[in-house]
Amino acid sequence: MSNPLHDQNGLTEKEFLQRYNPETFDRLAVSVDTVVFSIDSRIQTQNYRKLDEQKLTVLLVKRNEHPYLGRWSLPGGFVGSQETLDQAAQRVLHDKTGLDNVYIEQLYTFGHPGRDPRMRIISVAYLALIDRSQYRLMNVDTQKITDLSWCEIDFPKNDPLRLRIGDEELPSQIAFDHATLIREGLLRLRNKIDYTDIVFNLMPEQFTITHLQQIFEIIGGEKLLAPVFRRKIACKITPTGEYTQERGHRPSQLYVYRRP
Amino acid sequence: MSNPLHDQNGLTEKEFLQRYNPETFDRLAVSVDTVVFSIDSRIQTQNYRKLDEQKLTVLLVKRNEHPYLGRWSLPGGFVGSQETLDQAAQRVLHDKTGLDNVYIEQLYTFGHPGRDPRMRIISVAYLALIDRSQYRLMNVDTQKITDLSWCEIDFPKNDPLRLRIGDEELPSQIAFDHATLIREGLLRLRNKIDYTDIVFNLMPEQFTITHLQQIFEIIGGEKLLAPVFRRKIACKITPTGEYTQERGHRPSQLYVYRRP
DNA sequence: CAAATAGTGTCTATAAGACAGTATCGA
DNA sequence: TCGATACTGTCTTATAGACACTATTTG
Repeated sequence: MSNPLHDQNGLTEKEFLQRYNPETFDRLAVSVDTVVFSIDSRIQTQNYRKLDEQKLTVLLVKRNEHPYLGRWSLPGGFVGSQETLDQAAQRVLHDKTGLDNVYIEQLYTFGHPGRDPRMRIISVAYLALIDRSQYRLMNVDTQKITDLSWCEIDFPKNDPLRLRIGDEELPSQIAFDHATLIREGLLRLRNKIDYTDIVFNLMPEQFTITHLQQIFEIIGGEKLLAPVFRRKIACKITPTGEYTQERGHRPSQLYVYRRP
Repeated sequence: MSNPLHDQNGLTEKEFLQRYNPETFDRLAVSVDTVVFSIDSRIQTQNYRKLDEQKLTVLLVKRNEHPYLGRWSLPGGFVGSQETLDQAAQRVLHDKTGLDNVYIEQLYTFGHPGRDPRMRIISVAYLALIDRSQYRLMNVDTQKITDLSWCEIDFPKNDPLRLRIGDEELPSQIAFDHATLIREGLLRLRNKIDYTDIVFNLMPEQFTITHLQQIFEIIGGEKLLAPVFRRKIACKITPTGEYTQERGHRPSQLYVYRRP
């Protein structure tokens, strides 16, 4: 790609690049921050009956340095000079959470001046979806898991987003503009769930149709009719012939995702 | 947002920020590059008949400096330290093309190392849609219009993208990874045309349904059935009662976009 | 048996696809 | 009249919504 043409200063491309000084532009930093969603499938026993409640959750990291020391943030870090943005997202995610080789896609780039008090930081946000049961969390940097937490999400259609860790409501406790990133990630997920297969990145290997429908309902923020849902999803899944062993009602068949 | 907590070095947030040195990270630059689409409505006279052919086009700038001196590129430039990314896109677009106050949306961020030979440059790509008849182009930096050109696009569904200026096929003549940016812009436009109203940013104030359908066909890359198209578009447009004055066939009614 | 959840059948309402037909201009 | 494009009517087909119904388990 060497260009022998001479520019207005009489330089060829090679000469131009040798004299190019990167310090002539304003100092900026670029970071990647990842919105990691997973499903919390908690099974409770109540009055001799199993009750399983699905929750959509996002992975947060307690900041152990300024700014926003002690607040919850998305796992993020700076982009290295020799890696692609996708690689940076995967590396940073591994360093902060121990997650490896997960589904990611680029979400949006946030660059409002003042979004970080240190300096101008442009953040390329990523969306990640995992089946939580396949991973064990660990902040590789600090060797602690105590500063990682799954934050529960409520996002009914036409209602504002609510975030909660345990009993604590925490939109106001979230560092930087990360609450906005979470919201954008949810909207992307809600939008793409109907015309892509990304939802299966959240699912275990085997699942029931009812379980899958509940996840569509949580992400879509509205109830669905079972027969309609079953018709639409049928072409994407394969029955295994195995059944759950619930108690007190008809067992439900387990399915696996059928890759197109 | 001042945090009185002390970190592992015993510093409060204020103290930490005062000592923060931005030079500790690798040097990166952030640019914005905008894919500007418009419709070329060329009216030709042939055998005493009017023939109007619609073309989808993208705005290119001939580079007058290294690297890629003399090649075609998207209008782009570096992000200033005190502006948002959207503001940077609008400012750079104005400086390079004279366009002002146009519809833009963020497209995708490209950051492959080596995509620019000068240094590591992260490019936030934008998509812009304009009604070309409302603007006059001018490279404000150079005061020349000769280094601006509308490049014709052919992108049939399931076929590769083709770009042409006059008789010259030019994917190989395009600077940086800008051919990829154009392709992503087209895919975004093709995707959003069916569930948003962004196409009307490409339209003049008044237009016929046939004209609008042709633009859907160019962007979608496939022919549509007129009755189906008319049914679907009816709720988005209002008839004006005025008619075109074509010759040799029934005049067609002019419509305007009805904002929701 | 009842209670609970899994799963199906089917009618209806709505929208998409296809194509024939009518409308209105100039030559 | 014809040729051309604008526009409409309507039949057929596909899909979404609604809801009643059957199936299989435990207590």
